[in-house]
Amino acid sequence: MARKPSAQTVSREDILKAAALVFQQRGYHGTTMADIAERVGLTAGSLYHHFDGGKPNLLAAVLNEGLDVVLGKIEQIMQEPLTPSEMLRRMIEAHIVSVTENVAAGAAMVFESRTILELPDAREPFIRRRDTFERCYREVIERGIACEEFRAIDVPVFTKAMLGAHNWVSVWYHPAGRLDGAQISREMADVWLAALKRTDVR
Amino acid sequence: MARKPSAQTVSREDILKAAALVFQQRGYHGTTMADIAERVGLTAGSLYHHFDGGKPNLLAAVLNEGLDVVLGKIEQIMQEPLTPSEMLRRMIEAHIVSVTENVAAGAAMVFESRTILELPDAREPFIRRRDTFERCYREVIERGIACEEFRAIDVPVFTKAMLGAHNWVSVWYHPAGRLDGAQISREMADVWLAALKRTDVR
DNA sequence: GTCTATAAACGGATAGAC
DNA sequence: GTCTATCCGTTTATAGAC
Repeated sequence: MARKPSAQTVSREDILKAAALVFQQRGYHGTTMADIAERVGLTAGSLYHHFDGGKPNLLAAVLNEGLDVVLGKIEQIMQEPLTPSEMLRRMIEAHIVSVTENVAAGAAMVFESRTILELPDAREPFIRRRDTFERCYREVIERGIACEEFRAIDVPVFTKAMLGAHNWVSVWYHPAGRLDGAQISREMADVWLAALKRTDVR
Repeated sequence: MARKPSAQTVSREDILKAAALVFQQRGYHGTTMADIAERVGLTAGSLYHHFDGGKPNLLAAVLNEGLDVVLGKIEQIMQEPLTPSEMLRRMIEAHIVSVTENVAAGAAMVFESRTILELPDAREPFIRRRDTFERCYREVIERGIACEEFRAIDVPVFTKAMLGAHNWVSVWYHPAGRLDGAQISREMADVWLAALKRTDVR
């Protein structure tokens, strides 16, 4: 399963991983094609042989394919027969574990979403994914309120609070830290579910 | 009180406001000195006459002086005789209202903290402020747990969750939106305090 | 105090040798 | 498939005219 550090051929995934990592460290505009190429053992010129569309396309691929991974998990969870509490907990875990498993892509999501919104061709596909993602969170909260499992908090603010807290994990998470992704997701889920708990029931 | 749109002289504050705004829109590396100069009605060359240290110093000033505003409020609140719940609520309000009153500086805090950490001269002073800020939040939570006003949640994770959610406000807040800063801070504070509420007391 | 001109460096992308 | 060389536009920062 383990591959040689220096494989003969550079795969698309190698390039996206390298791009995400350098975007995380220096930001999109602070990153040069030479930085990314170096990470996969190439020069800038050679990189264009393996990936079309240049730097803008590289950012779009990192963000969209990163979002698709989380979206796939979340849309599946939403079709399972779960209570809103259970469903929310599973979604939070899927989200945060995805972030901690691929911190570079998560950080790019946080720091470069603004950048991709200014790239005309990449803008719309990204917005579609991002809005779908937020809508999933929002819908679970609304279901929970509707069936009176959750308190009637302000749904938009609560959803943004969750998104902010979860996205921020990619900023402070370190693989060698005290907690892993699953543990962090449990702590976070406990917080949100405690905040959503009804107190007016006898 | 209202000043002419085009004052004869450009103040330091005018420049910092302009820089924060353009950093928010295009990011530090995506911003040119000409962008900032244009916003205050100058050319790039003229800007250097009013502000020393170039673009790196401009970023440091925006972030540090923005943080100092919030830090000033928060350190004052921490010296008042308040219960942890009241103190936390006041801190959240100070933080979020500061963000909504100066969204550009808030967004720069979110998006460019990574950038400033790579500028050797600006790094340490910024880290000091940022850590002080986080320590204030942490300390209030710890006090509340110690006096058994709050549940014993995981303090580091809870603190990071709050920071993420509050910082993220600068990303989604719009002045023309449904809620103003004070209202958002109330909703947020309600969420955190509900999550911190003890349930084991009879 | 503001401008224009310009120096010097850098970055994205391509062409063509090997 | 990878490299080097290069084109061309852009950017920071400075110098000097007005």
